[in-house]
Amino acid sequence: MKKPAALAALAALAQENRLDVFRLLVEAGPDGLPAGSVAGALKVAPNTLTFHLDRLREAGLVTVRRDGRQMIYAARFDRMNALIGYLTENCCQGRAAQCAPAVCKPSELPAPRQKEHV
Amino acid sequence: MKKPAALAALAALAQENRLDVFRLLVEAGPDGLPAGSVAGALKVAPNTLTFHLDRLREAGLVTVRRDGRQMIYAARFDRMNALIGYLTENCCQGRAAQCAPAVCKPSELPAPRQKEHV
DNA sequence: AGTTTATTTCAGTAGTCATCGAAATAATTC
DNA sequence: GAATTATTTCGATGACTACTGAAATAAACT
Repeated sequence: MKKPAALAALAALAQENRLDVFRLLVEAGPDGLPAGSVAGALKVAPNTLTFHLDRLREAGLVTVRRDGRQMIYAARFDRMNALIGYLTENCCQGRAAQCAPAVCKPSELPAPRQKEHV
Repeated sequence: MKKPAALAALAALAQENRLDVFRLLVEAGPDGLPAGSVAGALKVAPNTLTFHLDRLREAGLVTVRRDGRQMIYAARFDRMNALIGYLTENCCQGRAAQCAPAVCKPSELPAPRQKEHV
């Protein structure tokens, strides 16, 4: 990931509504959620939500697809991890003792079923 | 990490100069760098740099200590990792197959801890 | 076709932010 | 104690951002 992309992603996440939206989509997983569900869950006006989803999409953090009259948004985990990679690049000059990361840590995963994305 | 802290950290990083500064300090490791070295490396006016360092500090992402007439700034790796943890919390509802992280290659992983809610 | 549901577009506005120049504070050296 | 070096504070300015309300598009249902 290059600087402009990282900067765009950070700027997209640096806003309460968008951070909430992104985290909700991160929890929802690759299948995503329709815009209306997001608006309902977070109590954001639909036009305001569109504004924020648009910014998340432009920043590369979410994808959209249409399903009937619903627009389904999903988090882009590859981009999320690329951002994390950018932040921690060359961490501590390679001596990573200080930089214990904690990312997406499942103790045990039952049966990871695949799902097509984007 | 709670939402306001995560939001503050993201807002702090969502600016080109500050992102550059933070990454420079991440590379520099726990010993940090004097403000002047940062200003020189990134070619930022000293007063502008103070402004940005101040914001990084208020966001909890860097520490300062005085050494003679120099002010030494260092990245706070605990906070960086807490932010990453916040972003990836409950990732994919536990099915973390899609969320392969790439962070600072740890030798041993810490015990997973319980999340807090907003 | 007309109605309902789902989401987006547009225009206006108030608030926040980054940068600059000049001056001030703090510690060191002569 | 005066000069020098390192960093910070202050005040002003132009630019960007999020939110609101009203209208518009898109698909489904009658």
